[in-house]
Amino acid sequence: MTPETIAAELRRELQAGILRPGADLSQVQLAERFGVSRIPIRDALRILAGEGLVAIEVNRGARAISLTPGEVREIYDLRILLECDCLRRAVPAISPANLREIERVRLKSDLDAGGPGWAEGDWAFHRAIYQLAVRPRQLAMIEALRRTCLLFVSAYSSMPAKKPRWLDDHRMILQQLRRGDAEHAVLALQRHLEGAARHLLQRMTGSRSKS
Amino acid sequence: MTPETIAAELRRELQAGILRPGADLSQVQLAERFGVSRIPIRDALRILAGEGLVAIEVNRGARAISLTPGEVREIYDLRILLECDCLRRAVPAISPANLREIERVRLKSDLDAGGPGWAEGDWAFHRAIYQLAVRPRQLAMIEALRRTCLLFVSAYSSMPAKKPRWLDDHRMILQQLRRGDAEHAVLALQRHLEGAARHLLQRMTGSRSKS
DNA sequence: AGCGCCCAACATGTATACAGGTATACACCA
DNA sequence: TGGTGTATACCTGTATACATGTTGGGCGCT
Repeated sequence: MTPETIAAELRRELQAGILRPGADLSQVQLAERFGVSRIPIRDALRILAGEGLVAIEVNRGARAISLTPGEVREIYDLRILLECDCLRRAVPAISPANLREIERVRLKSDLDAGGPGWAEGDWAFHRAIYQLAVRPRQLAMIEALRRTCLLFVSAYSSMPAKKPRWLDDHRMILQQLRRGDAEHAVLALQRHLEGAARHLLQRMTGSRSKS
Repeated sequence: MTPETIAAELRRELQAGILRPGADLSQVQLAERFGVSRIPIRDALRILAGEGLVAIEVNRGARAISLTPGEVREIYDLRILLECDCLRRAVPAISPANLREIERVRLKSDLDAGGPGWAEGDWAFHRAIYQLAVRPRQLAMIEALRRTCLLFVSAYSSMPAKKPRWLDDHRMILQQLRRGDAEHAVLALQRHLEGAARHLLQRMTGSRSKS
């Protein structure tokens, strides 16, 4: 039970919506639960704070972050900026073998769609493309933003409904990549992300109970 | 001596080049130096790790990050992407009063130029513009990337020489803002950052002694 | 009855002590 | 002489104990 292990478990629960936005993360409770002292728990919370998933207030403990609609909008704008740039840089590096690999990942994510692992499959598809740009820091930043969004996607359990449309978006992006048309691929990706942003924001502003 | 205070001091020393890239940050040494136990030191190091300024390896302690030229190139590309976007979003929100304030900050940074506070003055100018876009997370990301660069700028103490040209760049950007010409302002900013990137990379690849 | 203060219970922050891992230096062997 | 194994010293990781700060409730006052 290292801090990294604990952080990974908490991250999973945050992303799965088990720990809701704003939830208190008591050191003593977590220490009992994981069967360790509070020290590794503190380390784990610091790790998550560094990733932006929890907020630590001095003498007042940690809690899962809670975002306003405005912050969600900003995060999706940042994702559009960073992901489109990453895609644009990836296009020239794509080989036929890469295309086959991306198609393979896409098919696999089709199968996961609707299930609890849909988010991993979706990310696997995007990552398969992005990593061809060879921008490790940019990829890490995208992943961090993505995780932050996922916190709220799960909390509002809004995504399964829109699944088919997303899978179509993926098909469309891949099609443009096959044609080597970077700008149309970027446009397709932008629409893909913009759609997700609008959908989540609608859900958030619709049910005001938690924000 | 809270973890935040300690982290701030270490951050200052990292940015000032007192702690060189790759330098070992021993918990016991820091604990003695700050007159506290290792626990708050660990917290401080975790904070800095979250900001990407130090790297923590399990059972092997923390050290100041060390970047390859390729990573520096990527970071500057990210800065160009994020800062230009921020500037573009800020332009429509600029009022005459804002322009006067930016000019005031610019003049102040002129005076600091060459001294040890030049980095703060430079950042104050950029921030005065960026904050008008009202993108707190984006601004935080830019600041984090900027800090990472600064680590190496200080380590290679390469910037004072180029100072006058940068001040001209600032003048040029402000001039375009006065004309309300977003695209030319963005171009000027892009050239400004690109120049800084090239200059730092030249110094890094030139003196291979430390990397 | 409403408001404010005080105290007690609890949570977090920090120090000390101990356990476990890593690295270096030295001795031994090929 | 070079390489390897081991032992030792140092450093980090964790648990326990104590200090400090926060919060909620009860009591007294207005």
